[in-house]
Amino acid sequence: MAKDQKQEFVTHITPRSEDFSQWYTDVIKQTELCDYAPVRGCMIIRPYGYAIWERIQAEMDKRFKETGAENVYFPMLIPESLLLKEAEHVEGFAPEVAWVTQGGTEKLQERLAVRPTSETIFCSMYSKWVQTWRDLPMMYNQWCSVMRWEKATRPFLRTSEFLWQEGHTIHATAEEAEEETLKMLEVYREVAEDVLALPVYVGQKSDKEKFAGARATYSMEAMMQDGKALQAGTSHNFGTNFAEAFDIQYQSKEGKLEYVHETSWGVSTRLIGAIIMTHGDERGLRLPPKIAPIQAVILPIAAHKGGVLEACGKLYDELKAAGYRVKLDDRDTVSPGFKFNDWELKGVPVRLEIGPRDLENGVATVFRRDTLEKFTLPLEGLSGKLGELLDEIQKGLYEQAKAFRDERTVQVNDMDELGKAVENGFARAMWCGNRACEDEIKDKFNASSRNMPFDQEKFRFGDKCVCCGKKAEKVMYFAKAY
RNA sequence: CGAGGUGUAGCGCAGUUUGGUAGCGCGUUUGGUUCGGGACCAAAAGGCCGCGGGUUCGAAUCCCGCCACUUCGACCA
Repeated sequence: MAKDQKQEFVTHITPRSEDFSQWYTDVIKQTELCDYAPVRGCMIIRPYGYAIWERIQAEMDKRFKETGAENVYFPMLIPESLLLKEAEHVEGFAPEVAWVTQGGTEKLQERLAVRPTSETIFCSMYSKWVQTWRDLPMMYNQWCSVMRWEKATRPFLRTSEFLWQEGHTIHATAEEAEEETLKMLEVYREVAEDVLALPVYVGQKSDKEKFAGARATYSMEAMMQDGKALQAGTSHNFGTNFAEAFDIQYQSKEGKLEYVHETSWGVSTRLIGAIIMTHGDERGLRLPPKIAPIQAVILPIAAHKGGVLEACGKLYDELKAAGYRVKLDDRDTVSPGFKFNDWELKGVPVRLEIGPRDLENGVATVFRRDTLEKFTLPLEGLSGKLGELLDEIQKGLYEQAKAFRDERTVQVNDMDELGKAVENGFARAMWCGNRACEDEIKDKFNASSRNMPFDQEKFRFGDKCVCCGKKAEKVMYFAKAY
């Protein structure tokens, strides 16, 4: 079956093993996911990149709605007075807020913040909309962009403006709010692992790392191929912090005035960065089939020869009708070899070649982007086989990423071990719960606490803090982070 | 924000040390031959040399300032 196993490829990407940062930059430019904008720190998301985002949106949005959330849209400008209402929140975001101070030729009486996040403006409206316990819960989500004046930016990972979704919900009780917070984190985990093939650690953030104004923050953390952590999504429980600041009260069944309990949760285009840095290899992107804008590309070989294009067209129609996202690359301006490299760079999971030789045998030559294997499959019944193949690739990418992460997650007992572990990946450590130890680990190794697994008992392996040696309260993951 | 690096044709770069007609490869256009791992031949088009000052008869090249990108830190949900 297997014939031409030659694996020549041509690339203009900096080798991943040589310089991971440069590799990342090269990949996003050359795959045309995005380009730099004329504004500092901003990027333009190009069609191929945006198509991935649309796939992520579709998968997320569907699940949000299943939980009862509804989509809304709030303005991007927030009056300064609103932003100032919750003290911790202001303190957290003030350094990176962009301001509008002028409208047309008039200087504004009150300056307007370009939203860095929308808790405050949601709260201002919730306080108007909520009267009674019957109004609760309110579960709204918006897809929008936000702006944070970051000092150092990187495409998809940290840009001044980025696309995301922010869910904001209010509930009658603390229990409901906590349940919502964890439920949405679980939605994120499911999409990350089952759709994006990103293995993640879910857990609770330390007080030091939690969101400005939150009572509790939960996150999912993914490991990139350089061993660094990427916070891939967060879900926050605010308790009544914002409700008190914004006076969001409702009358309970008992007739008493009560503050609502609030949550917010968000994921961003950073997920695209996570996909690139988790699955990419020396040849470029490797996209999980479930979010690949193109799941299979059909390449005619010697297209001018009789029957080749016709066969390709027929296969295209068949696969398209079966619901696959498929592309027929019938460009006659570039050679097949060029196309091989091009689609591998772009990470298309499956390539189907049809040439005169294949036609004689009634087969297509199939190439798997994940394993780089090349083999043939009968044209008859190919549609069904393709589905199985895509499933296998989806699973394979996840398993490979998970094996990588697990291998580089090390249980550590002292600071020396921790220091070594975070050079390579994640350290799982016992921690006393004190900020001082987090700070010391940050100072010594430039590693931060990522999160604490939910099922603590399952992971406990001692009772001494990795840093100070005092009684340990928690199991915590530490890593260098993006 | 700190330290380094880079900015010259769409992309990748040489030229800057030692000032003197702006170059190379790839890509693009036209025509032809090709087509199973980045094809070949021929002809052609394409430049505010990042931006602004200065020195000079003359600046891509020297000096000053700024901007952007990039790497490593700091900062950052």
